[in-house]
Amino acid sequence: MVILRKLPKRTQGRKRIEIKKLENLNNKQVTFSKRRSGIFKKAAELSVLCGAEVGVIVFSTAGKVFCYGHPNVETVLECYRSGVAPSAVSDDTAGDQNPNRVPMAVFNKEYMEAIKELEEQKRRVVEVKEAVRMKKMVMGVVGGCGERFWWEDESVDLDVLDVQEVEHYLMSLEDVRKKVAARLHEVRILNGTLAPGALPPVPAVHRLCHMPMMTNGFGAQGGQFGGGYHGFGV
Amino acid sequence: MVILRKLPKRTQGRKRIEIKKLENLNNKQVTFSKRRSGIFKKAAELSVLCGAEVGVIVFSTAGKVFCYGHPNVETVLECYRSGVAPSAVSDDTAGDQNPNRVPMAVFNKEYMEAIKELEEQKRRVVEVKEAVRMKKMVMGVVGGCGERFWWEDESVDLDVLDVQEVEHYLMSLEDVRKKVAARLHEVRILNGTLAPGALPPVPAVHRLCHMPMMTNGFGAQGGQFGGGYHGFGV
DNA sequence: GCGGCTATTGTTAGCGA
DNA sequence: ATCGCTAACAATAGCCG
Repeated sequence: MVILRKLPKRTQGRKRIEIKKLENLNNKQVTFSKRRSGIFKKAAELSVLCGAEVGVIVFSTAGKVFCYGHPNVETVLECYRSGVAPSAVSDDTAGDQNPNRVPMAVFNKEYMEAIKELEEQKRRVVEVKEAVRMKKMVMGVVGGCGERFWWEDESVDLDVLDVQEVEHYLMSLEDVRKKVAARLHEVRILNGTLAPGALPPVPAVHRLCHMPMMTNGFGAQGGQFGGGYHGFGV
Repeated sequence: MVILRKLPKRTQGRKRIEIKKLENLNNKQVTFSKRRSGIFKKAAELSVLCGAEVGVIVFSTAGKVFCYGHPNVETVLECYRSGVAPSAVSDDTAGDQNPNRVPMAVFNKEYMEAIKELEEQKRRVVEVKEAVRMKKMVMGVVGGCGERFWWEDESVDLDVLDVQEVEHYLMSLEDVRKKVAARLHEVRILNGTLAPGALPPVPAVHRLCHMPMMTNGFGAQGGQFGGGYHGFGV
C-alpha cells in the first residue's frame, strides 16, 4: 500500500493585499512588473475578443515608460486626439458587425491621409537625400544591397515571417547596428570628434508630425492579433 | 444530525473561452463592458500599489471611446508625447531612484521623434512610389526621372558626411531592432510561447516620467483612488 | 445597456533560484 | 531583473432580472 503523506507546503501561496502604496521597494518593482504585463495581456485579450482598439501607457516611478497598443499605441493615441475611431480607418475584420459602416468616411479618411502624405513627401526630399548618402556610406561596412538599405526592401514583411525568421531578422538587425556603431566610432576618432561617454546629440532633422497610418508593419493585420508592445530604453 | 443535500447548481459558473473574436453580438458587448472595467480597475490598482502613472484608451467596434487615466488621461498622454517626466516636477517619492532623469527626458523627446521618423522609412518607400504614380495619373505629366526616383540620382552629393547623420541613423537602427524585438515578444505572448509574466526581450523602456493622481473610480472603492474615467460616444 | 449571482478559470503574492 | 512554483485570491462566463 502506498502511503500518501501530506507534503509540507512549499509556499504560502497568494495572500490578500490591501490596495495601497507598496512600501517595500523590491516588492513594488516585482508587483509592478507582474501586474503591468497582466494588464497588457488583458488589453490584448480585449482587443481580440471584442475587436476593440486599445492603448495602454504606463510610467513607472523610476520614469520608465511601457506601452501596449492594438493595432499600435500611436494609432490609438492619434485617434483619441482626433476623435476618429480607429475602426473607421482600416480595421475591417468586423464585417459581420456593421456592413454599411460609413464607407465614405473610410474613403475620406484615407484620401486625407494620402494628401497629407503627399505633401509631406515634398518636405522629405531633403531627408531622403540624406538617407541615400547614408546608404552609400553604410554599404561600405554592411555590404552592398543595391539601391536601398536592405531593411527597406519590400520583401521584408514582418507579417509573413514566422518566429524563427523574426529572430534571425532580429539578430541581423543587431549585427548591422553593431557594424554601423563600429564604423561611427572610427569616423569619430578620425575626426577627433569623439567625446567619451557623451551621448550623441540628435539633429533636429526629423520633426514632422507624421500622421500614423494603419499600414504600420507592426500592426496586426496579418494574424488574428495585432498590437505592439514596447518600451524605450536608453 | 444535519443532512446536507447538494443543491442543484443555479448556474454553470464560469466557462473557459478561447481568446478569439466573439461572434455573438450580445455576448461581445457584455464581455467588452465587463473586461473593460476589469482593465480599468487593474490600472487603478497598479497606479496605487506602485505609484505608477497609467493611461488606458479603448475604442469599441461601435466607435465609442472609453478611457481611464491616473492622474488623468490627458496628463499621461501629454507625458508620453512630450517625454517629460512630471514626477521630476511634482511627486518625489522616487527620489531615491533616479536623480538624474530630467535631462534625459529632453534627450529622449528628440530621440523619439527622430526614431519614429526612421521607423517609417521602409513603409515610405512604397508610399513614395505610389505617390509618384498617383501624381502621374492625376497630372498626366511628369518630369521624367527615368527608371529611378530623383532622390536616387547619383548626382546627390556624397562628399559631405555629417557625423550627426550617422549617429541619427545609428540610433534609428537600434530602435528598429527594438521594435522588431517587441513585435516578436507580442507574438510569443499571444502564442503562449512565452510565460505570462515574461518581460520583453528589449531592455524595455525609458522615457521618463511619473506623476500620480486619480479621480474617479472604477474600482475606486472608498475614494482611495483618484483617476479619471469617462467615455463618450462618437 | 446595468447589476447580481455562482462555479470556474485566471491572476498573482510570496518565496526561492 | 526574470522564472518557476503553488496556494490563495480575484475576475468573469453564462444566466436571470
